Amino acid sequence: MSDASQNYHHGDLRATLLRVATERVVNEGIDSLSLRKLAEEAGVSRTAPYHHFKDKNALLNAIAAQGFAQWHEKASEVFDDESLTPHQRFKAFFRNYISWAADNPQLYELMFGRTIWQAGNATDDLTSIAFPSFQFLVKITAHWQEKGILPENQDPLRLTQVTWGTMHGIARLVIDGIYAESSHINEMCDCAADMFMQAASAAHDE
Amino acid sequence: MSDASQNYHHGDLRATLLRVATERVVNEGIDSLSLRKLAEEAGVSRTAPYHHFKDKNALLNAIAAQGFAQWHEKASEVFDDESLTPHQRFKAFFRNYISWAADNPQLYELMFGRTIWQAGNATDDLTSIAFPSFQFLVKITAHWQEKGILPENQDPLRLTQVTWGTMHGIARLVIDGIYAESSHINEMCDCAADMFMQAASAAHDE
DNA sequence: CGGATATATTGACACTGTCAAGATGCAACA
DNA sequence: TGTTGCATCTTGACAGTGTCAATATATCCG
Repeated sequence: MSDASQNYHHGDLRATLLRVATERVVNEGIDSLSLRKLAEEAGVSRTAPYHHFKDKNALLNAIAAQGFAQWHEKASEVFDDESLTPHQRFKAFFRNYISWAADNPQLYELMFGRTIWQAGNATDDLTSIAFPSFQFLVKITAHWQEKGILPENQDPLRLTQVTWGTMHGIARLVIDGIYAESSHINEMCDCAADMFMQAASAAHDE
Repeated sequence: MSDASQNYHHGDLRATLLRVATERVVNEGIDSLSLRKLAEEAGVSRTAPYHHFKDKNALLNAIAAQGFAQWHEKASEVFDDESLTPHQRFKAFFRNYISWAADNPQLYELMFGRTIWQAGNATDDLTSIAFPSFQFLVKITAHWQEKGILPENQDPLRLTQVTWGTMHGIARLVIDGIYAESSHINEMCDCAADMFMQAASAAHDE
């Protein structure tokens, strides 16, 4: 209820930290995030953040959680775009996935990288928002199978792992600059999307 | 020429460091590698490693370079296995890629992750061994296109980015434990491989 | 033998995340 | 209106990190 600007009690520190930390990660990368610098930027002492986040890992999880919310919204939007035919929508979804990753490389790295998922660093808060995102991918894969855009003779989960794996892999090659340039995103996406759709038609003809 | 055990001059420090560091990375992960602990393990002082590696990044690059040599050899072996039909070989290559990654998760992470490739951390020594590995992937992709196992109506480089991206993505999902279990590796690989081969047959029939 | 050179050492610096103890302000309850 | 309790914030401290500079020692070559 206080004005909360330069008082002893900041008043809105948690939100401020999350905002500044996200900016930092997005602009400079995960490794550039220092809790001490962050506290300084927010105008509080070194250990103040610990009253709002258990440790650095918890803060990173919170940033990632925000990212998943944002990602899920954008992906749903593309999936629901009724101005496109199903086939167009599939291609658009593919392109959007890679483009989003390329536009938010550091955030993508955090959300889908080892920092969080390896060694059980994922918070309950994060999994409760990330898992629905993953299940969303399974749902839309099954939907495209019904529409005949993806092969119907495959287990939806398995197929999701393959289609999503493809998107994920291309995204990472692009982001990390490993033998793939961001200027070729559209070609790569279309090549991959065509592949899946061709496979679907082949399976259908049998 | 000296016996080199507990003398002032270690005698074989570079090789020892590389060996111990690789063990450490493979067993405990990239982040667990500390130059100071490493020096201690090797029985030398903190800064001794700096006479053999410019900095920590150079050491990581050297470890990755070894990994690429190892990887390239194994991949070539599978690709050259004449006891298998071309189709079987394609599937085997796919399975081997993911299995190798799953068996050497930390090394794979180092070789194909942001630590090295992001922000231009890659050494000349590393690129000189990694690039041929990448080009090897393009070569075999083109080969499979000729054999009709992969669609012929695609640019080899683009198609490589897609097939390799698929392997890479699945490998990362498995390694990082993101909605994919290592016990399902074979199913995922076969699902993916079938997809590509079906697409090839569809493109051929047109 | 003697000097250059490669190699190893100690000291120091600026960072990092995080814990423990104490200070401060607010809010609710007597 | 106190006073007590709790959330919040602070300073102090510790162990750890990568890396530079200056110094010492061993080895090799002329």
